[in-house]
Amino acid sequence: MCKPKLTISEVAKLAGVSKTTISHYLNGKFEYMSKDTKEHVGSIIKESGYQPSKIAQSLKSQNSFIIGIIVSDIESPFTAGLIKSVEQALSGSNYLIMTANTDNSIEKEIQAIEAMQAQQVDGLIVHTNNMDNDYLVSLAKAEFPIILADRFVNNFDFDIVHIDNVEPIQNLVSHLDHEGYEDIYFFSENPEHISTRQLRVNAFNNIMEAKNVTSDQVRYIDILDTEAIKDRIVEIMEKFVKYRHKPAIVCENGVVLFVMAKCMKELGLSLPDEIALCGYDDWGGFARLGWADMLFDGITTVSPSVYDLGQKVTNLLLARIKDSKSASEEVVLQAPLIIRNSTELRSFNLKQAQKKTNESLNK
Amino acid sequence: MCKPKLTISEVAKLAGVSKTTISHYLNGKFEYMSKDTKEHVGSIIKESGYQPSKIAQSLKSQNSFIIGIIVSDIESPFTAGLIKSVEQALSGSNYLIMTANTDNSIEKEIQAIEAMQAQQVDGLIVHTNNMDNDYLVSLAKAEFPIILADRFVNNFDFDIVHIDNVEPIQNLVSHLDHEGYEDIYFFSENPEHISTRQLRVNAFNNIMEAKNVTSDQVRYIDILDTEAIKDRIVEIMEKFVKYRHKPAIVCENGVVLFVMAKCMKELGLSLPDEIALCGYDDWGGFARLGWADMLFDGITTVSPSVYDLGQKVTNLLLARIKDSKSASEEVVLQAPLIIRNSTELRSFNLKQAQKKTNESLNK
DNA sequence: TTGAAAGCGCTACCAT
DNA sequence: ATGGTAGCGCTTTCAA
Repeated sequence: MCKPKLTISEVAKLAGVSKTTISHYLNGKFEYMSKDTKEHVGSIIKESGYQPSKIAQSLKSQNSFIIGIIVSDIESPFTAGLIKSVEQALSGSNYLIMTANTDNSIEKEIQAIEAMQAQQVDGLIVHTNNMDNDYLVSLAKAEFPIILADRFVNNFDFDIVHIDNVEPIQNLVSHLDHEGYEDIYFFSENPEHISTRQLRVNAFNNIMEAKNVTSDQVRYIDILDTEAIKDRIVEIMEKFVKYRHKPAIVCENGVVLFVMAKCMKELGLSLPDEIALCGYDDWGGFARLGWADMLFDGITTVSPSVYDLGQKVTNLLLARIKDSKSASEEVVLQAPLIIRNSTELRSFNLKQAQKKTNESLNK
Repeated sequence: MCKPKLTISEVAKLAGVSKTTISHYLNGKFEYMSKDTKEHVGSIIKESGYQPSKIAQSLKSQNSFIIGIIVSDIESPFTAGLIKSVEQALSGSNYLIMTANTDNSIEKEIQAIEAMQAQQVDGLIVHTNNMDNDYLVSLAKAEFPIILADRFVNNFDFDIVHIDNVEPIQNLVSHLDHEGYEDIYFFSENPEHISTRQLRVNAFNNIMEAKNVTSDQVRYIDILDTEAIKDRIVEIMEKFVKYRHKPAIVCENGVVLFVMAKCMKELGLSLPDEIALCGYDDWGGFARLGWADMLFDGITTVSPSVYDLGQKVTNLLLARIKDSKSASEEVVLQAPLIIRNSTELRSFNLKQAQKKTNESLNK
């Protein structure tokens, strides 16, 4: 098929020594050979361009120096950022990354995990699309190194690094309260199977309860069905016309936030005076492609660091690979509130008031 | 470390047959055993949850069923889309994907290629960050299956699938001409080492030459240095004030396009009447997250299908893995022009004229 | 129809 | 300091 790769035996023959010596050399065990042989072997290896087969090494040593990353949608900026930061955290180590995209299908997720397992990956980073995944649980119970990224899996205390699912929502709601919005909604994709969505919806409901809001303020959407989404928004605006409680929308993640912005734009809504929009995730900070501050002159977000997520996940995994026994860890990452135009009703009102004052003065 | 994985010998013992029979079973060679043994072995395998080691299989068969993808920046939507579509094209096959991010460093790229090579990947998809990569050339010369994604590498006729680097620019410029823009610029990142950038700059320069435009209309930018970018834009606007030739900007890729939009927004420019903006790439169509039609009420783009790119690249690679001898192929993907608000000067002028007519009628 | 055994490329134990 | 050799888990040839 291609360049007939050199084997250790051939190199040994070339160098006129035994496989053992070559192996020792490869593994830096120079104390087992004379300075002369060391130099000689070194030059032979360099000249021949010999590269030991990782496969054979893996077979022997029972580890592959491959880390598997299994994500629900590799094209989501959240996920892409995660993979990139894992890459970076791993660069300098000898680990390579194997990725699988599960396309939001639990079957594909299990297949991917099995395939990676068969591939002898040394550990797994999983951004699951289903919190019920017994195969993953059975692996973890067998002490296979697994770290969850952001999303929980039921029935086992996994190691996990995740974005805070409560405080950011509290921050957003307090901010909206303070700005004068009186009718606050929470938009999420179908929360079935996905822990973050459930936890965030719950957090929001708890906050509403504490505020004695009795009506259900949560809306579930299919991000591909923009017509239905616009209907939801129109309903909210109609309610505003009736009761005069200024509405605000909090989004469960960045995709929802983006789609909502799109729909609002298409509806010709004006932010922040007619309605507010804010939510989780401000992607692209890593690549400096953040769009949240470009739409509607800026959309307020809580912005977790995907970079930190990747770093922490990687470090936990490497630690877990080294020591399978220690207690499982849960690391929570904060998501600081970044206030932008889309929710700043007070300063908008202030400006309006000033305008009026100016106009009356000019008369 | 974890569940002591079963080996073929153990399963053979469990089933009371030889390794050979198990192996035959695994490889679907049922003609070598009786119906009884087949069923018996099958049930034993299922019960025990035995999974053959890919590593051992790879060592024996000299292929790994792993495809390596090496990209310059995994977080770029272009790249993320590429990986996802390769994933999809490969799903159903037994191939797994190994990814490496080279962070725009040629050293990291070579390291990644070497590492994957040592890992016995069956083939490589490379989105290179440097058109001079002798290691890649030497691999290809040795008939190792490599397909280039979008970007060329010098000194060898690689298989490649790439977006058209000429016609889309012609289309954009014709469109801008037709809309009445008379001072057309091309903005690109540093084209050193990167074929697409060079080819696109050349294509643009050729078009300008054909139009007898003598001044240099190409601008190179560092996307992180937005201040310098704004200076370039201001220069262009100053020239407009002086000579009254309406300016338009064509961007070499999506990142540049996005950054330019950002800068124009910050400068408070109005599109399409003060200046036009357009360019390559309209990411996120795949995940329905396209932003190009959200900024400035829509930015005109030429929009290649990253999905097609991934599909074609994958198919070429699989073909190449099967047959290393056939002549190398170059597949060119078109990028259809999608006209949006940011360049539609004529309809803008029309609207303005209408407004005036209406006003004078109302008088 | 079944199985013994060689060997893929490497490591590591044990001789020398 | 150096090398012979067993064996990692599998496939495949050959023999029975």
